[in-house]
Parts: sequence; structure tokens; C-alpha cells
Amino acid sequence: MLDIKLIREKPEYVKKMLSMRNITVSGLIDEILALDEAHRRELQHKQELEAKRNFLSKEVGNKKSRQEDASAEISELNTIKADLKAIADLEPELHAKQLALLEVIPNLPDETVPAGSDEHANQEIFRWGEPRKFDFPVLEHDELGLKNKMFDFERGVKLATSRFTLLTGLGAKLERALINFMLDSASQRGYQEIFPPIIVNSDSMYGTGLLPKFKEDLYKLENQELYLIPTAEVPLTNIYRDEILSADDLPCYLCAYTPNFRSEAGSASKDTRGIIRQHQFNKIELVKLTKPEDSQAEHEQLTQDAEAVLQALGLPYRKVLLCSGDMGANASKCYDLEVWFPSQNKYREISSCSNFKDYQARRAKIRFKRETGTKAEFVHTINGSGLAVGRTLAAILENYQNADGSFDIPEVLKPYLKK
RNA sequence: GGAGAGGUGGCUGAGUGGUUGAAAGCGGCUUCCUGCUAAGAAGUUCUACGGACCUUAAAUCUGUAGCGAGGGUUCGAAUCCCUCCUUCUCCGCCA
Repeated sequence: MLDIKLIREKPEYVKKMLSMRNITVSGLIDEILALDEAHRRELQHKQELEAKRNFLSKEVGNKKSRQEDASAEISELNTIKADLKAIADLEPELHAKQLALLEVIPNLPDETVPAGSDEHANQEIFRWGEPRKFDFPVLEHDELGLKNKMFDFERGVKLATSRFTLLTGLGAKLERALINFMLDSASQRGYQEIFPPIIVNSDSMYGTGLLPKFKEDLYKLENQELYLIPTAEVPLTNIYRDEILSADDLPCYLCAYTPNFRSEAGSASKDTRGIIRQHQFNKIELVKLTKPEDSQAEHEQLTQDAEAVLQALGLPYRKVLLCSGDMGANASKCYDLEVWFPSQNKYREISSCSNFKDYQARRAKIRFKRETGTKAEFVHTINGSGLAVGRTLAAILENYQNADGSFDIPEVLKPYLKK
């Protein structure tokens, strides 16, 4: 959520920055400003009546304690009471309307984000590692997985529904090895390991911006205001929702392994094969809460922390700076890490590292104080996958495959697969 | 799931209808004092959103709201009523 004061004071600047996002919000901004003005007028009116009521009520109390007649005050108070009742709904309604509009306004892109309407304008920062030259026809990860008895697609569907996969034997072990390896890597880089609830309430979903916008993509528990998390970003970021931290608490680094659930109705046509796009998938998530002035550098560092996993696994990847039109609505700046898939002859997303600045913190009300007595400020939130486990497994299968359909295990994983 | 007791400021803890945003203590901060330390004195100490002032911001002044959440009663609610949430204890169930 953007700061209403910023919109109030610099509407043209906000419009200009948002126009980079390939959407038109100019009318929305004007509507918000009109609602803001109406709301403040109404609020003032209401507060004046309340001030009068409070004053007169005290008079009644004073008079009564002196055994004096207060019927004049009481009759006036009854009028005020009626007036207040008549306008009671107006102010909250205006506020709610304004908030509803404010919530759909995306974050302002950072100055360093390239302008552009879609992925073609994304900027490749660099490539790491050399894609291997194969002297045999490469197999896709799902074929390799089947050959090595690691995946059971049919029975996954039997147990749940399409896009749920059973990992078996080495598949399950490799998945577990990757989870442990990635968590260890994050811990060594200073992230506090968390194991959060993977069912959260609607306040938490709202706090990270998943509600109301992405309701369609969430699995919801029947008859309860509870949801399966689509990413550990939700529980991790919401840990400090509605709290005021001290400056000593920052920066705060958190990591967690969780399964993630995305129903993504209607996206069934893409990536139907294999384990690239599943309704349930594992991910290690990295989250940082920082002071505003540090978020830029901390975002770079978090991205490098995610890259370190790919480098240790020896997987070729490229780092892409998303353009203004391709970023998620909450992000101010976002790097995607894309890992090399030989069978597709291209790089595919395996991590997305975003700096939300104060946009998410304002929504979730995560604040900090530099010193006691000073004003509370919103923290900056940053998060990224470090990494998506299933896709990493798929990338290992493809990049480390042998001519006979077997595959090698990356050195760093071997200690995790001892028996 | 059942029964009982609670939920008040950074913490402890008063407060059952009228200057109580909230006593007292602890902690924090500021100033003063005593060679250092320890001790002492005075003051200060929540959040959000409006308004005034101001080029803006900060500071200041001022208003409203907030005593788990949401409703209700009342001229007036931390205090009375209702619903919900939650914590603790005991029982039941369970990995």
C-alpha cells in the first residue's frame, strides 16, 4: 500500500512512476484524492461533534456532583447524539472506499528499474556458469525422473488430483537433501531458521497482499477463515505484523522451509509435464526486515544469498532485473534468477528476489523506532526464494544427466545423501 | 471438545458509570547533584488519524479514537449487557 500522504502531496510524481508499469491508474489516483478530501471533511465534522459531546458530558457530571440541574445540557446532548448517529456510517464508508482503491494501486518502481511493458524489456545482469555441451540427446527432467524411479505422476493424481506428484525413493531423498542443504546455507549466511504454521488466517494473507487480490490462487479451508500458504513469505513477514520493533532488532534475517500451495485455477495449459508447475511444492524462503536506508544493499545481498545455492550446486543460471511492467504489484525492484534447462535450451525462473520497500510493511503495520521517544517508521521488507526445491531437483536431473539416463549428484549434496 | 479463571501502557499491577490516556511500582530517557563508582533529586516517557502553525518537513499547539476485538445500553463506559477471539488451570482426546 502506498502512503496516502505521498499521493496527496505528489500526485503527478506517483502517476508518472506508475505509468511505467504498463497500467493506467491516473483516474484511480484522482478518485482516491477526491475520496480522501471527502473523508477528511467528514472526519473533521464528526470529531467536532464528538468534542462538543465530550465537553457537555463533563458539564453534566460537574453539575450533577453539585446537585444542580443539567437538563438543558442533556437535551442538547440528545440532539448531538442524534446528529452523530445520522452521520455514523458516512466517515467509515468513505475511508473503506478509499482504502479499497488504495490497495489496488501497485508499488512505485525503483529508479533503477528499467522501463518496459513486458518481459522483453527485462535486463540480463549476467550469466553464471557454462551450459554443458552434451554429446547425446538430452532428456527432459520428467523422463529422467521416471527412469530413475523418482517420480510417480499417476499415483500422485490418484491420491490428490492433477499437478500433485509423488516423489519416491531417490526422488524423495534428493528433495530432502536439497531442503537441508538450502536451510544450512541460509543459516550460515545469518538467517534465523523458522518453522512457521503453513495454515494462516486472512489477516496474515492481507498483510502480505495476497488478499484480496489473489484469492483465486489460494487454497482455503472449508468454513474457516484459514488458508494454506502459497509461500513462506506470508507467515515469515507476518511474524512482526502490528508490532513496533527497536532499531536493534534490524536488520532481521529469517528463513524457512515450507510446502507451498497454489491452486492457480485456469493455468493448466502451461508446463503440464513434470514437476515444474505443481499445486504443492517445497521452497526455502528468505525474508529480511531492514531500515529504509539499508534495503537497497540488503536486497542485493539477499539475491546473492540465493545465488550462492545455485553456484554451490554448479547449476548455470542468469540474473535478470525485471522491468517495470513485469514485476509483481507489491515489488519496487525485483531480480529473477533463472536456471539453465538443457532440454528446453533456455533459462527458467527458480527464484524471485524482491524489495518491497515500505509498501508491504505499511499494509502489515510492521514498524520500528530508531530511539525511544522518536516516531515509529515502517521497515522495509525484502524476500526471495532460496530456492524453489522441485525446480532445483529438475535442474539437477537435466544438467547432471548421463547418456544412459542416470545422473550425477552434485558434490555438495553428497554428505546429505549418505544413506 | 467440557468446566473454571483471566485479558489494562515497555513490564508488574490498581481501578465497577463522570477532568482516568488511565494510580502506584519497575524499566527507559533528560537535567541536576556528589572526586569515579554506588546512591540521590526533579522532570519526562504509548499509538493512529484529523486540524492549526509552516514554502515543505520536523518541532509545537489542538481535537478525536484506542484498556483483547466487534456490537449494544447511557447525556457520559476500562467500568454495565451481548457476540467473538485469546491466555492460563483442570478434565477428555491425540502425535
